[in-house]
Amino acid sequence: MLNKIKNFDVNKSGNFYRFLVYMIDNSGLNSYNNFMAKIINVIKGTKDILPQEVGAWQKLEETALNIFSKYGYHEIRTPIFEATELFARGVGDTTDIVNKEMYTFEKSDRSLTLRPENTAGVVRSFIENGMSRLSAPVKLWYKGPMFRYERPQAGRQRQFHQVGVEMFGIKQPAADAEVILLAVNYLKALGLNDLEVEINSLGCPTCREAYKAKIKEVLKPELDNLCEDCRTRYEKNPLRLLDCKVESCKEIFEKPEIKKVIQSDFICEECAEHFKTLKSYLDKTGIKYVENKLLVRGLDYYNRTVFEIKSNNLGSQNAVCGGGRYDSLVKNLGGEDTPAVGWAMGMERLNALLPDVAVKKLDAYIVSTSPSDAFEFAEELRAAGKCVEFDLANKKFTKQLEKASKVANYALILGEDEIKENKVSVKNLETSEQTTVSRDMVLSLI
RNA sequence: GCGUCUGUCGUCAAGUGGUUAAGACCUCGGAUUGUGGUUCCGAUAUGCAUGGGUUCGAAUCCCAUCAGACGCCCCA
Repeated sequence: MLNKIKNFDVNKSGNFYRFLVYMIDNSGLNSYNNFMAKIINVIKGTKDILPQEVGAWQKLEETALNIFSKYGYHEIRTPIFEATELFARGVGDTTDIVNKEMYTFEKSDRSLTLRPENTAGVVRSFIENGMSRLSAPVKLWYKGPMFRYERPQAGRQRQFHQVGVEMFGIKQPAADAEVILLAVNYLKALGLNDLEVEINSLGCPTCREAYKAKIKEVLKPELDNLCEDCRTRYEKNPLRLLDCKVESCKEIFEKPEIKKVIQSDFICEECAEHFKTLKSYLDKTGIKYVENKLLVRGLDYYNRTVFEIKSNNLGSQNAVCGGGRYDSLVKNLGGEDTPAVGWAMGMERLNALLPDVAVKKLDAYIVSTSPSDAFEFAEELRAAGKCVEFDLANKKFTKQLEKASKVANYALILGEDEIKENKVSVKNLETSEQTTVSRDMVLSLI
């Protein structure tokens, strides 16, 4: 008895109190059977994907395989956790993702981290498996769960899923264009047409440094008037200053002398040429886009092209896709100098834009009083490719038929009369039409 | 990490200080021993997230904790 009690968490005194009340009320020792064990809930920021929702997910995954294959991309599956250092070096240690959002744990003197994104993992695999020796471009795609310790809200969870592509080995803007085209066509294939593509160029490290310096210079006198976040950004990543939403900061950025610097075309000739060519390719393929000079991505590894795809039908987390070029990441992680470009989409956000997919009905439900005959017949139909179920609990005929009408297109009645004559009554549950045929005819009817 | 709002059955909910906590859907059983999807009947919360407080009396008021939703930050 005491052992049984010990199995429950008596510290949650609500349940324990209820248990005591039961003991007193019934003044018996058998009543612990009525005591419900404590329920364990899903972890904050995680979700079950239930059978009625999973159809949309399957569609996302099937469409990904379908579309990406057409462009020659191959799926890669990397581990869900990696060395912490990979993300610190890959994603960048000035980012929020690395600084405060990683699920990190120690095991055997190693620091490991649940992946907050998958570009770093794919790059690690690219290097480790010597893919730089493969004929460029190397085109990879992935899908799977990612983990970030953030406050959950609409379109944001702690475990969420991304589908993404990475292309290695091509420095020409055609790679950027293909990757963007791929994103747009994937979204189109999902039936999502009214999304907005925003692009920008961050320039190369050289021209960006000059730009950063200019911004810092022109903002220096205003430093005290900026919000706290902006003052940190001023030091850490001045480019991020630009999309601040605080009114007082916006006003400062509107001042003519500051606006002039922000909007100046700071990128060097080569970068400008790259960006221009990219735009010409996008124009050629008919992709509509808007240039957004304030578009800066939160991961440190991007250079030149960055882009986002946004929807107006989501909450405040409205970006479904984000990506760009990261020419120095492979080298920074110890590989050969290899240009690369890619993007990731948030599958939960895509899902929010997709209509529900109905749960598929069975082809047939066998209604029978003889489980052994039903087993045999069901296996026969399943072997022929049909989806078939039957009652496993010896329920009454009417109950079986009721169940059939809920879950299947056809009821296959295999009663005593039918079994004797080796026949089956096939009932169309939509039209109520019923015919009795020999067993081998059934497949041609359902 | 900060802010706002919300927690009543598996789900959606009524109830805003008074005794046995409406109703609907779902589920299960029956009407119906071989004909469902319509109909009718019945069953299902010793309790209102949890703990404490105020009160003769609390789902209802107060406090704390926990959880959820949304927003900020950030990102997909």
